[in-house]
Amino acid sequence: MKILTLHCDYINFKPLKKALKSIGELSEKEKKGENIKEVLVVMTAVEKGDDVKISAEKLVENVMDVAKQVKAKNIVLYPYAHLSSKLASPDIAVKVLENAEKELKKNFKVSRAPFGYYKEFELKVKGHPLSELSREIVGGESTFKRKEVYDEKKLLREISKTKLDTSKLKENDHRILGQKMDLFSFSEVAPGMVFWHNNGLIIRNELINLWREVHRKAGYEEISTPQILDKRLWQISGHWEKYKENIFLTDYEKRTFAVKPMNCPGGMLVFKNKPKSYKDLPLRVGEMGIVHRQELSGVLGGLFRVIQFTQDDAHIFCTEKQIEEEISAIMDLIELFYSKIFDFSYRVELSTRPEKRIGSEKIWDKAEKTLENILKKKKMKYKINKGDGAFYGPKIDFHIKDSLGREWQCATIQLDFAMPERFELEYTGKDNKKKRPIMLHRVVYGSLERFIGILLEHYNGRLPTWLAPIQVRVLSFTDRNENYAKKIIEKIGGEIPMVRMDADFMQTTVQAKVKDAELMKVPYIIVVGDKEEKEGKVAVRIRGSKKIEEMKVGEFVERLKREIGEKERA
RNA sequence: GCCACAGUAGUUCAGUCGGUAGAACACAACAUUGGUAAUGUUGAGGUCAGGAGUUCAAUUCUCCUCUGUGGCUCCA
Repeated sequence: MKILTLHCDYINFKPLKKALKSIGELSEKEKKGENIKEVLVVMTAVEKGDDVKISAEKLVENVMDVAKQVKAKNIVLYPYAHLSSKLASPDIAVKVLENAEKELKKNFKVSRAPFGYYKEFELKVKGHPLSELSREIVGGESTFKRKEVYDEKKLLREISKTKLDTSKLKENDHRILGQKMDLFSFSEVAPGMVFWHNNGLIIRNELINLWREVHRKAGYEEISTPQILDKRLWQISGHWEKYKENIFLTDYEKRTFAVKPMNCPGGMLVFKNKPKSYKDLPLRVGEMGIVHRQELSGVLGGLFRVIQFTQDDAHIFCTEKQIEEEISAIMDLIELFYSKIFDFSYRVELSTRPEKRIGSEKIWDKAEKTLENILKKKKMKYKINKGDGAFYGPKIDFHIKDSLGREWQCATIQLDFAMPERFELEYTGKDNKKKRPIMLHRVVYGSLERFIGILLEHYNGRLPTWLAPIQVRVLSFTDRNENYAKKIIEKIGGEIPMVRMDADFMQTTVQAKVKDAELMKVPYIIVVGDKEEKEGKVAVRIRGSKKIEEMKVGEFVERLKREIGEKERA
């Protein structure tokens, strides 16, 4: 908590209007206010993390100390929220003041100004050296090094289950699908951070696999950089100044580290690790980077907006002449993923210089112009989003519509002249002179979390077979058919090693088992009974349709193989 | 962060005008051996999100906190 003690000739104060609605009404006497002479006024602001008992004790200690020095006999405890920007909740603050008042009353005449009211006040400070003192009383239990007392069982109860309020959600909301299909969950102890379950992680991994395949072909390398990095690195990059409020901090041996909110600084260090030649450019370096950003709590929502997310990031270091070709290639990649593979329609925006930025106006002019030229040359339809660029450069953003018609920024291409400057990146040119590369930041999925959320709603959970967590489920009609079913599973598994198959041999009706499989949105439900066993066939139920096709196992394998292999839509 | 709303079993929900709770599904056991979206019986499951207050008594009333949802603002 913070306090300001004022040794005064007098103070007059009077409550006017309630400032907090949770505060109770005042008595008639309190409403009149007070007028006290020869008084030590203690302005107080109780802060978050302050312990009720300890803070009150410390407050009393400090007030006694000052009062003794200035020989004050009257004390006014005056709640003054303006001393702090991280206030404690009102009930805690009131308790601290009440406790302190009780204790101080043993030695002084004490008044307490009403809490939670706007008050007018007038005072005259004496002006001697000790008449104005401010003190900061640090915190709760931990800072006083008292032994931390806690009860694990009690704490466990405090961690309540995260209940989803589904009242305003649609049936195909990714949060509902995520629960029904056992894809992911959230917990109170990690707000805005995803717990991926097996089924959800399969989707995530499949997206990464596809991404790797495509990017390798497109000439990308892949790296991975540390999760926390020294503060100094972020001061160099400019994040410390322009992005500080979003960064999580942590300490290690008296050094401050930032949990990375972006991947670029790490990528810079890899670039700088070894001298580069013009022959290395364009250098395309990808990274599936997990980043953390402190977001305002009210903006979090399912997978669409989280605190921890995975960016399919890449940084391209190139010469000025290569910019156009590189950006054009990235736009083609985005088109491949969005239109050809997933059937999304998207909208393009050009985001220009924001208020908080690094780099000269001249550089910004050039960068914005470059992007605009490329968009025009490619004949892309786009909107200008003024002031929405990254702090290091302008960007081209790609927005996908979700099932409710809301738009989410996913892919982005950012042109950056500033960061290479700050990190003094260089390569040796043909003429043996050192040159500065230009950098492109880009993502295609944007955030895997957000992308998966949109994907789930887009397909209403019925993901294409190559993405489906369970691709085939084999059901037996009776216990008699279990062995044959197992053989089928073995056979399909032998033909398609990475196929995701499971079985339901429960002793219930076929209808019940089919229903379960349909609810899990399994693309192929194979049913085997006596008839199939005799004919050496399988009965295949194709997701969504009630049609059942009888076929030989080999035929089914071919069909499945084809479908898993062909990710691009026909 | 701000405004509004929500939190009861693994899930979906009912309920208590204040006297510590119930259904369905899921789960387990047993019976049943079935033909493409729910077989039957029995059983186990809850400090009613957490904390404080009022009260003889709080899941229920009041306040605070946390998380979630919708919107604002911000972003991938």
